[in-house]
Amino acid sequence: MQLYLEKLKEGGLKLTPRRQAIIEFFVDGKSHLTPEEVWKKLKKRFDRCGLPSVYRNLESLVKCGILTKIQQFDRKKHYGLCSAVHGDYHHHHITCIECGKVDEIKDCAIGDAKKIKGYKVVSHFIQVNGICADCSRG
Amino acid sequence: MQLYLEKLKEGGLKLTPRRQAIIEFFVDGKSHLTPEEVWKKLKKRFDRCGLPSVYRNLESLVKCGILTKIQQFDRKKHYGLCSAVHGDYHHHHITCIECGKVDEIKDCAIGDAKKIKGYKVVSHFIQVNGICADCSRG
DNA sequence: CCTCAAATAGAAACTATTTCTGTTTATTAT
DNA sequence: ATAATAAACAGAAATAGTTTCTATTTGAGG
Ligand SMILES: [Mn+2]
Ligand SMILES: [Mn+2]
Ligand SMILES: [Zn+2]
Ligand SMILES: [Zn+2]
Repeated sequence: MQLYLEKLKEGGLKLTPRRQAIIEFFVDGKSHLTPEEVWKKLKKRFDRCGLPSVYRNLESLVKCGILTKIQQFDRKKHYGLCSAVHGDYHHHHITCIECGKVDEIKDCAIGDAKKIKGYKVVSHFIQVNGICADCSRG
Repeated sequence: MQLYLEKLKEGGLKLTPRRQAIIEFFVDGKSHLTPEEVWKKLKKRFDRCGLPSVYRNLESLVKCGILTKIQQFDRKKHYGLCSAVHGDYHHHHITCIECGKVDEIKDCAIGDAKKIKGYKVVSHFIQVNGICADCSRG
């Protein structure tokens, strides 16, 4: 948690009880969560808490590098703990479609390619969906 | 257009005026479009036309292989002409963030990898955003 | 032509997200 | 400790994109 505190401070963000709880959800759960899922968990701990705050907090936590957005094919936003918090490196994610666990893919084919097919590459996105070893055994 | 007719028939879909127009938008425009953008163009040609039909048609055209979904980071759906219509092969897309043009990336790092990091790979998604040669020139 | 499944418009519902306003809270400086 | 200040917050309302529903129309095949 110390590490996250530093990241927050770096980003000029306060450590609030809600924020701390949100970070814990991701650290403990080891899976990605939607804003609504975070909200449901949060409501168990706090009498009053608003969904807009959850949205704001998740975005803040992405900005300061604690969380990462995970693009899925539904219309919801998904967030996961970005282990690049342990040192910043370029990576993408693989997600288990059964249990929602998120792992990292460290080698990326696009990598730091400056040009592809005559295009100046600005950004890229890779998402792999699969079934993790645990769920395969199950 | 003959090619598209065949694809439609294969998929058990009728050739309707609206469908034909939609295909033309993509063939002529050479860029990806959102349902709303398609709708706006369609309304210029047809007095009466409904947005739900546009959504339905775009999905139908994906199913029969004429269009492909292009995932962007906004909340809208994006569709583009899938040139794999000229023969089915695995590919992804690169999009120009200036003009919206879509090109194909034929070699894919994930390709037919069956396993990554212990995960049984089910699906994957790659999207590259850049600035095309034309737009780079200014 | 006739038939019938497929396609359609338009209205209404829905869902996820964002904006707004006034209040509360955590940090920092006294 | 206490005060000042900027950030975080709840709750209500608004928005945007998409989907569902129902009754009507249309195109393809016989
Ligand atoms: Mn990560
Ligand atoms: Mn394609
Ligand atoms: Zn799993
Ligand atoms: Zn371009």
